[in-house]
Amino acid sequence: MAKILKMPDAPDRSATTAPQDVLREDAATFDVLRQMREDILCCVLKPNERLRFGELRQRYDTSVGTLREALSHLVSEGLARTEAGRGFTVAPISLADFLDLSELRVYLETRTLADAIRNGTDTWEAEIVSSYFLLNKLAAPRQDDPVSVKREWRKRHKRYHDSLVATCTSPWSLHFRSELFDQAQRYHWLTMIHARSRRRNEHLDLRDAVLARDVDTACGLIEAHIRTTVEQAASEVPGLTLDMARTTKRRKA
Amino acid sequence: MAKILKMPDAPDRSATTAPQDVLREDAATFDVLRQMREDILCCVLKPNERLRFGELRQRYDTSVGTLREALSHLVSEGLARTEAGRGFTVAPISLADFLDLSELRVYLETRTLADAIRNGTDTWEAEIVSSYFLLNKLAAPRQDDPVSVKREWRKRHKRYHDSLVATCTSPWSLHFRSELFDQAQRYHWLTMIHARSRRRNEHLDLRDAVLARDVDTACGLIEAHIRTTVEQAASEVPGLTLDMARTTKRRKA
DNA sequence: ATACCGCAAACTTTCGAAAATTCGTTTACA
DNA sequence: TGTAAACGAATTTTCGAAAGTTTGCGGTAT
Repeated sequence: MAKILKMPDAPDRSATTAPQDVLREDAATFDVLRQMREDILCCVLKPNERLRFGELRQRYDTSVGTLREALSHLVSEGLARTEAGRGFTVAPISLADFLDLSELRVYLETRTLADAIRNGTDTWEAEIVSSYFLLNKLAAPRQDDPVSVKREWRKRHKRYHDSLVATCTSPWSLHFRSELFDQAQRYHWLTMIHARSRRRNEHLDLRDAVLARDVDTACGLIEAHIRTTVEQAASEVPGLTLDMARTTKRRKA
Repeated sequence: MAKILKMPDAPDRSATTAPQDVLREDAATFDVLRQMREDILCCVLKPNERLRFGELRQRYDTSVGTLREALSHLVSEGLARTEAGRGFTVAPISLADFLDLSELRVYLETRTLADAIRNGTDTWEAEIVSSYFLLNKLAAPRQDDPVSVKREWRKRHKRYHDSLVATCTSPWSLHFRSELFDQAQRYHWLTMIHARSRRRNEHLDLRDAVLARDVDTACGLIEAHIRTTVEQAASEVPGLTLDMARTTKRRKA
């Protein structure tokens, strides 16, 4: 593949410690897509922020065509919006959206998890143990942590939750679950300050219930995991009730 | 997604007298995307077919960049695939896939329909009556019908089913429902020969149950609607059990 | 002061060509 | 005869610039 030979681009390729994680997907386009998704999910690119091609071209060191393709992907994933002839923006967030997507998440997470447990294998269990271990080594990040820490935590958090449902036999359920999980991730940073110790235990309890093949307990835990987070966000994060439309400000001034 | 909001889609731009109603969707890119989606859904572009830029450029009279953007969209909608540096193909179909997506469809269709009925309004009812009327005017197409007939029927069929769930309050549920509905559409052409009269009655029964605000009956009908179709496909369409991988052949020979 | 029109700057959209890569066939060699 | 290297054609991928829109500003008339 080409990108193995290509050293002189891409800002940071070192932080990716996962080896089998990189199974040479698409070329540069896919790299840009992945980076942009990461930046939106970690709120480096904030909700409602205007995505100008000039800035993006500089930030990701690529051409407009490539950017357009990546943005197109993000739009259909629901992470970006585009309108008429006035470019792209990061998808907005709102309490209503969080409530709605969390409701669906409860169904998809429990459905996929139950199926995964029924079809669990030894390698599945091993990956759960492994990914939980890696997640547990990192303390849950706070809002003022550097972006690189957030990125790494997010990656391990996703890998852990993905590992739980990995043996689910329904590709479509897994697909939608993954999209909603990413969406929910954007809201997580807002509640992260209050939820440190509680969250870590939840992940452990969930892991044990899953490894014990206890479908009901596991599904109950993940449901509670989702619902408490959304309730917390509704009550403790005041800004969410508004549609947060004013994050776009002049940066030249 | 924009397409949820759009009740009357279609390329006809003339009859729209309302000024702010038609805020002209994306430009050429969106047109190409819509056309390609239509062609895949109507199986003009067949499953597993290779999508070469040369042919596509000619067919849709546009540039590679625009095509790439549209294809990128289709990939994340699950209607196309792309791999490494060897271009795009139409997404394959298989019985396993149809079973899987139908299972999820049952949940999403009943969920959205129940919610829509509870939140139904007069204009919602009116649109249901109207869209059913239009659908009913067209006989269900057969496999040897010209493409234009298929296209028109597909459009009215989608509009009818969209109208049923239009007042559902969950954007995410509607979004995923719409995607799965499109996916299922691709399989419909295979079972269409056998199911003519039965189908028309089902649509009528469903309409009446919905207008009577009978949630249980309506949900039962739509569930049966989905399940009978998939069972029919499983038993009556022999080709579906295979993965239909050999549609790609030489055309120069 | 306000509303309106038009011009200029900024930005988005579209295109075609250059660069890179894959695929199929031929050719060289054991 | 079989394997592998190599060349050529076909196709994909990437890029930068031209064409087309929107936005913002300033001037003019009401």
